Amino acid sequence: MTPENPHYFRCLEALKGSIIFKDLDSIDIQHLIKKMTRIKWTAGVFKRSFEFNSSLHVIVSGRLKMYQINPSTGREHTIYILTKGDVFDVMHLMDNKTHDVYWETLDDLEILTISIIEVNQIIEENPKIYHSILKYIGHMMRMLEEESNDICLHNTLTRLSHLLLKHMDGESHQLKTINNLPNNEIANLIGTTRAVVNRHIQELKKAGAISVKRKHIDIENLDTLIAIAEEKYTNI
Amino acid sequence: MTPENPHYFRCLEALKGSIIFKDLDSIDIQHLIKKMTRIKWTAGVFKRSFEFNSSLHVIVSGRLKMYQINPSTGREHTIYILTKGDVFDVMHLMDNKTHDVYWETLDDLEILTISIIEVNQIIEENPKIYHSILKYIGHMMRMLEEESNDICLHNTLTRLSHLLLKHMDGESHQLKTINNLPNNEIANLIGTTRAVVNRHIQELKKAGAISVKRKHIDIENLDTLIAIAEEKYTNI
DNA sequence: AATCATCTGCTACTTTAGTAGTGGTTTTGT
DNA sequence: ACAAAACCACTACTAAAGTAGCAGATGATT
Repeated sequence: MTPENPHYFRCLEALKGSIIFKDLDSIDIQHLIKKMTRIKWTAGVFKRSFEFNSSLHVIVSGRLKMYQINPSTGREHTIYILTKGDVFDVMHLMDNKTHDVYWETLDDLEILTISIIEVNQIIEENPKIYHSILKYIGHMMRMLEEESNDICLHNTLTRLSHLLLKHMDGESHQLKTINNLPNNEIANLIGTTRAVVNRHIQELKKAGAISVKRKHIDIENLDTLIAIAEEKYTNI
Repeated sequence: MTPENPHYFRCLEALKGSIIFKDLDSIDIQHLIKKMTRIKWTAGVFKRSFEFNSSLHVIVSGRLKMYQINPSTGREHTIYILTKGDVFDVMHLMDNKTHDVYWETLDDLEILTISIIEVNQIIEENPKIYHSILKYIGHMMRMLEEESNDICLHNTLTRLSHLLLKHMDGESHQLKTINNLPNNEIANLIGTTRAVVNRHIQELKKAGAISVKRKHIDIENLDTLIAIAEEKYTNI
């Protein structure tokens, strides 16, 4: 992708905003973006990760769900929802082993692609980028660890509350990333089912913590929500 | 630690066997071990990770449980059981942020310690070590991802069977690492409670998949166990 | 404007997991 | 050798989560 491209600026900005690339020098980023290709995937598209083994992708806009399925029950577990600045599949980059997961676009997705070979070249030339890679992977790994702790140590209502708090914007108190998702997708994020999520949404509503419109949750009383998340709210 | 130390050879061998250091040149390993100090922690000792922020540790012998607690219920979740060649705390090395978890020694533990500052120096001098670090972290991250998928997608019996299979030695069919653990600790590994684990152990016994002595499980019929783990065994 | 597909809220029900407690065995420590 | 502690097997019970299904609301499509 060259500077003449009408999307160049937006793509550059996405790279500069990502944990993994933001510490690179401006010149190095421009060098990187030159080797990348812009691709669009439409919303609702399904992919298998191992078919994209030979390249690395950076999200410029839109959301991508990374998930796993239990083939005998059809149940799904969403591992991550990746957004602007996220890189995939980082697992394959780390140990070069097959990572068999499913991807599904939640919106129209705009990504920058680069071949793994070229990534490795760039890394070799700029070993300092390892530092940012570790930082990024640390971030992802903490999310995984937090999730498994959450599921093991807390019930579904607590987990739902944690999810809402985790995705709440600190200032506007609006939900980011997960707003606009149906109950079903929320369930996949916390390891339960649609009916259970809906049951708890009704409870949170009754407690006055949230209000709900179709595919939209507003946080009405943050203190209540926090109390529920910390298992200190008794009147539920 | 110097070559004169009576434990030198064993420590060297532990480093050479670890994913993270095994690709280093022999000279570099010797350089590394010189800056390390050998420490012993007795079995059953409890530690808080953030008190060891400034150093990195490599296990020479023994097992260390890394876990998290729900303060309001007292329930525990074992994140990893670290053994020979494992490095901790790798999370802090990655992003330099506090990682608040608990540690408990399951055996007498023998570790090599080195200050983070010196680690960073060594890494800077040998950027190729990043490659091994990524490989090691990838390995740990896959375990986390697998665990959270497991918990979300499968019931407790299936998870117990997965645990047994995962820790089974391919040749001897003996359990490694987790043998010698009480039901309680097994429960913490798969996100459930002692009573449930025991119930399922009785089921696996009845199905002929395993036999049990005190703190010791033997796999009697691997095919049965695999069938149960794959949710294809119906007569349970 | 009518149709279709998706999503929510709800009820009734089943299954699974978790809690509590107890007697008895094995191991550990003194 | 004995007492104490840890652990296992088991029962009975409770609570939580999951399943199934449906009516009505909503939004998208044609």
